[in-house]
Amino acid sequence: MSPPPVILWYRDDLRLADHAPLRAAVASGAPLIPLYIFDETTPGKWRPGAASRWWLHHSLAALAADLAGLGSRLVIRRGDSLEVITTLVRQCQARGLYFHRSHDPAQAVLEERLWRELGEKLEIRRFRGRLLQEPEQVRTGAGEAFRVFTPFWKACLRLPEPEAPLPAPARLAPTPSEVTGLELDSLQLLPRTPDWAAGLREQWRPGEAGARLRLETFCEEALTGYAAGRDQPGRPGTSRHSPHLHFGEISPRQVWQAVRGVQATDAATTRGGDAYLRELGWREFCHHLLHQWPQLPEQPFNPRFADFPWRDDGEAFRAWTRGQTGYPLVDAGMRELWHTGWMHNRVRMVTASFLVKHLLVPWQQGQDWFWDTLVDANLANNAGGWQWVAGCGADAAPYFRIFNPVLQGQKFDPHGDYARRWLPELRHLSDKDIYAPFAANPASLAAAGIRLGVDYPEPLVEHDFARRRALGALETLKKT
DNA sequence: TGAAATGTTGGGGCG
DNA sequence: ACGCCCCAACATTTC
Repeated sequence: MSPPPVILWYRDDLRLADHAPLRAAVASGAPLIPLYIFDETTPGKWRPGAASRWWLHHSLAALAADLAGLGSRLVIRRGDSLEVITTLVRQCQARGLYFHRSHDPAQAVLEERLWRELGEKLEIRRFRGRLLQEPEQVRTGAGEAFRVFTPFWKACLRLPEPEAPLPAPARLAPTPSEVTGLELDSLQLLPRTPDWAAGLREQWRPGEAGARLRLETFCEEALTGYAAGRDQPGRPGTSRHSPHLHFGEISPRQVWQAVRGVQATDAATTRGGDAYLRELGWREFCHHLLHQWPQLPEQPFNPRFADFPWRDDGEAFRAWTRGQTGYPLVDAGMRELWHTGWMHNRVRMVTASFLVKHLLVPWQQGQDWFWDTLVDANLANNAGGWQWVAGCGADAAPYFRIFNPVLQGQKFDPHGDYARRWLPELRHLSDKDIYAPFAANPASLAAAGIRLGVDYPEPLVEHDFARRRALGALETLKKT
């Protein structure tokens, strides 16, 4: 029997570098058991969706290979997290359990139960590392949580800069051979019949190495033009860090340092870097919000919206999910999502706005769809984003800000590159018509080979009508 | 991290 | 030459 080991409990922090629990486990000198629990008993409906499961499979495979390269071994088990940990602690006589703090409310409850039930038996150590700042550190003058983003972010920037990331360990103590785990394949995370993941494989490289490569490329190529480039869905101007950050293949602290490192280059890079770090700020804001208000994915943050007159329209919702609304920017976005597991942020706002305001479908339905189809699906960001769009969130877009999907397309993709990539049936339309095929004259449509209602749908609703209807729905809230 | 409606201004065509 | 009108361009307000 080997000496008592330390269990390193992996959740959404699937990396070796900048990993405080891992560093501490190495420093302890004890045998190491890196553990991942596939827990489908998590309360609530928020288990990984189909796209997330695909990513998780590959991220775990990458982590297992990286650990093996350092002489360790990833142990995979499945079931209720508390039971699995309790069983493993008993089996291997563990002396310690180390992990990163999670801000997901259900996980936070689980962490408290661990202390209560196992705290006497072994050393439980919880580390910071999922966020740049902990919720307790960012408070208003009155000691409250911020409800508005800009003062929140200013307060974050006044705090001491995040410390330098920790290096990855060079070698790990071997995992006791008597500790057994499941084969990754037995979790059945990958889609089978049909295998719809071809577009995902083409687009992504899950795992820590892929994450680091993405960060380096982004800092070298896109940061300088980020302030404007991030808004153009037809160009590769965004970081695409979201799934890597969600699974913790890279830490926000590593991102912070990489951006700060190149910012001094010139004024444009400084500006782009600030704009990008601000996006990290929204991630922080959403996580803090969810941590302090666990109902965020279920209930409107602004209680006035409890009585909002949503419509029950399964047919419209289905058309939206399939990219068949008749508005090219909306449809291109929904098809990009379906094909790649990701959608450009500008287009997320427009598609979400269309569902909630043009169709008056409850934001929770859109949230569910994104949850299932996004590789970066994240409880805090997804809920925060949808509530922001719906107008019922913290620091939300005022309800009466209604995106015009035609103007948004013309403004942010003036040459129609994005539309043509995802809507090949429209590719012969002119730049002028491509975001409003329903307004094109019959000769132009015929010349482009398009029969409206046959090759491409008629608009699901007319914009001006939908806009007035949404504003009318807002009126009903004022009266209550 | 809007858009539409409404208001204002100023240049140029033209009687 | 002058004033009127038109309207594009821009600014402000409203939803």
